[in-house]
Amino acid sequence: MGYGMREGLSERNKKILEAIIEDYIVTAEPVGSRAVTRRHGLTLSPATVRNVMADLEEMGFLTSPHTSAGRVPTDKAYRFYVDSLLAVGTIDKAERERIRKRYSLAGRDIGAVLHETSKLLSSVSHYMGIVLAPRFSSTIFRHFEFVKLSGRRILAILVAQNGTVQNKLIESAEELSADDLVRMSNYLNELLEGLPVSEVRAKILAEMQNEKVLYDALLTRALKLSEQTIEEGGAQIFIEGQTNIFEQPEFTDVRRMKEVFRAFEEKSQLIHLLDRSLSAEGVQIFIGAETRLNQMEGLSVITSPYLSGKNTLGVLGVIGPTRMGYGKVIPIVDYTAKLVSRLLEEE
Amino acid sequence: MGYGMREGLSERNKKILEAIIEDYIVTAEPVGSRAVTRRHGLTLSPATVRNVMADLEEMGFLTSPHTSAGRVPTDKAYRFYVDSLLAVGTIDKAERERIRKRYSLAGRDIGAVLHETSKLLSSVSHYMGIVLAPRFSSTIFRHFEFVKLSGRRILAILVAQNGTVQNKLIESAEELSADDLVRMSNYLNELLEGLPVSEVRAKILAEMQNEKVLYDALLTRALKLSEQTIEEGGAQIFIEGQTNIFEQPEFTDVRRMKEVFRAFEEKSQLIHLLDRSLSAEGVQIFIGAETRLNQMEGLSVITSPYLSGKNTLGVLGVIGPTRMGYGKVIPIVDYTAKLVSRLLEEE
DNA sequence: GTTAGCACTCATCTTGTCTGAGTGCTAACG
DNA sequence: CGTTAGCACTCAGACAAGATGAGTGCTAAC
Repeated sequence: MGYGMREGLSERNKKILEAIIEDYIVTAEPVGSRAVTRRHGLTLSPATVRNVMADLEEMGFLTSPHTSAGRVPTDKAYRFYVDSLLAVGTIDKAERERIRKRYSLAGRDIGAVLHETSKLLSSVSHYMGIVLAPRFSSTIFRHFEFVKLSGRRILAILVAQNGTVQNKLIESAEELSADDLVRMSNYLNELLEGLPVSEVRAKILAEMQNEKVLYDALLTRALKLSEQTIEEGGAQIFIEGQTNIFEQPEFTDVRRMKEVFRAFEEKSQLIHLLDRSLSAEGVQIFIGAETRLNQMEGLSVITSPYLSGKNTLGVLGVIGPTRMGYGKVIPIVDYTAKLVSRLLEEE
Repeated sequence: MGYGMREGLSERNKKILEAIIEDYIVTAEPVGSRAVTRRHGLTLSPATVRNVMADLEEMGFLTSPHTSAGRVPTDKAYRFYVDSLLAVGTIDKAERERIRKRYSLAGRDIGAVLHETSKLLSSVSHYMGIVLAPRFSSTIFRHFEFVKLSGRRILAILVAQNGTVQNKLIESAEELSADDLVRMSNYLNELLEGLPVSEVRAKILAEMQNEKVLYDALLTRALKLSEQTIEEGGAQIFIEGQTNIFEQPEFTDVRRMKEVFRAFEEKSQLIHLLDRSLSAEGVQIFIGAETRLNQMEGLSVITSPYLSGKNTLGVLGVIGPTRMGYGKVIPIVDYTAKLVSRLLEEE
């Protein structure tokens, strides 16, 4: 028996485990010893396979839902599969073309691109597509503008280098003329030119201490207003293709379905998860419990950050059942991330 | 028998129909003749009620899922109920207070207000909350701004009177200096001052024919760019509380659930429905098939437009099962619409 | 017109049986 | 000694047969 080797399995055991996982991925049914020999061209008898399966169960790679059902891979099995067994395919040309085409339509607007991306990820993978939009603070300051709407109501608009816009309605303490507003904008634009947005707030606070400014009421006001504007908005996230999850047989049960949906309605946890892979490099995979979200039981997340030049902007990916076609999805996510990065590069 | 009166039912029949509907609204179970007498203090025997029920079924107000089940109200019954039987309650003070409080938190930003509104409608009604954001074209032009991002990439920002912002990335044919951009903005702002956004495009096209402008390359360019910016974006819609629908017993079935969700993933139809009630005055109710969307079978929509001054801006409402607490939901929608209108009034 | 009574219907629940896929163990085999 | 055939065993799921009971429509009496 494979007990000699603490770590790692014998070649044969790997083959069998792989066969089981791949069978399960396509059938979604517990796979029995017979099925393994039949469908995967192994020259072993079911009895032998059964012995191996018992071992694999012992080691935590398989479980059986009940005595007379076949075995089902555990999270641990998928992890092993992804790490050691899976030959990540390359995305085929037709598919690649299909993805590329989708982008020619969407304008160059970053929001549109990201939204389209999540739809695309969903439709190409047949699972759910997710895109975490860049944090505003991760961009470079470009332009400040105050627009007077009426009386003391002012709309402050903050534009970042990458074309993202953040705006906020503020009520100023007293009425300001259009001229004042222009001067305020000019002043701020000069002051903040080229600064990372994350540092803008600090700069403003520092400037407030500046003596010269203290004597100029208008500038002080400008700083105050701008400070109100800069405010970390909650990260934006695009989720598309939720209904695809319904097609998965393991979520046919109403209770499970509810759970999953509840999880996605409360987006903050999901955002937190994506945040974790923001700093990673390349494709990351979270299998079932690895997401550390318990409503995500039975679901895996495949993500990749996308960047512009050297700056990581956000994360995109696919959420599907743990029983997912990793071999196909991984290259899709990878390719899409690179494509998006390329699209946003020039900015 | 009530056959003498072609239109309208006898007082007694109305009472019975009402009892059935109200019973069904709370139990979600087909209601039988016995239940009607027992639970609704009618001094009639079940046998009599049965006769009446048979008549009501004949008239299309009731159906029975099968011979030995009770009766279930049809869309027609709900329609009658809403039109003739229902005493629309007033929203109670505590609830009103609860709603009001929610708004004190959300800033004054129109987007935030609307998003919060849909959440609120969902949580107060226990069904789904929907809000159709104002069409950009329904607002008044306020300000145009071009921000140069890099090289020929320009971000055009269009601000409306109500603080809504629409922006678009455009690639200009040749590089423009920051100065040029400022002059272009100024020119457009003067030109378009106070115009309804819906007329902006026409104005721009007209101006393009203007001789004076034809000789000024910069102005021509400005018009071209601005024209690219004005583009009816798809209406924005906020939907919240989708999982509430899952709690409804009649949607416990997986097939139904899928259907409903599919309907909401494709938002365009829903938008179309809401558009229809945009021009209506006050609360509107669409019951089941009246929505003219077949995926909406078994669902009702209660809407009310919200306005600013005299201008209808958008629509908000609640989607729930036809078997919904109309008496409670109607005043909620009504009150919320008025409240939102008030909040947006000053703009 | 109303009601009691009654035969009837039919979804749903319960129970029991059967089937078949799949297992673990043991003993024989190469 | 690893591999395999054989066999008894388990158990979910399908199916059929009652039993239950909620509810009906009809008829005849009040």
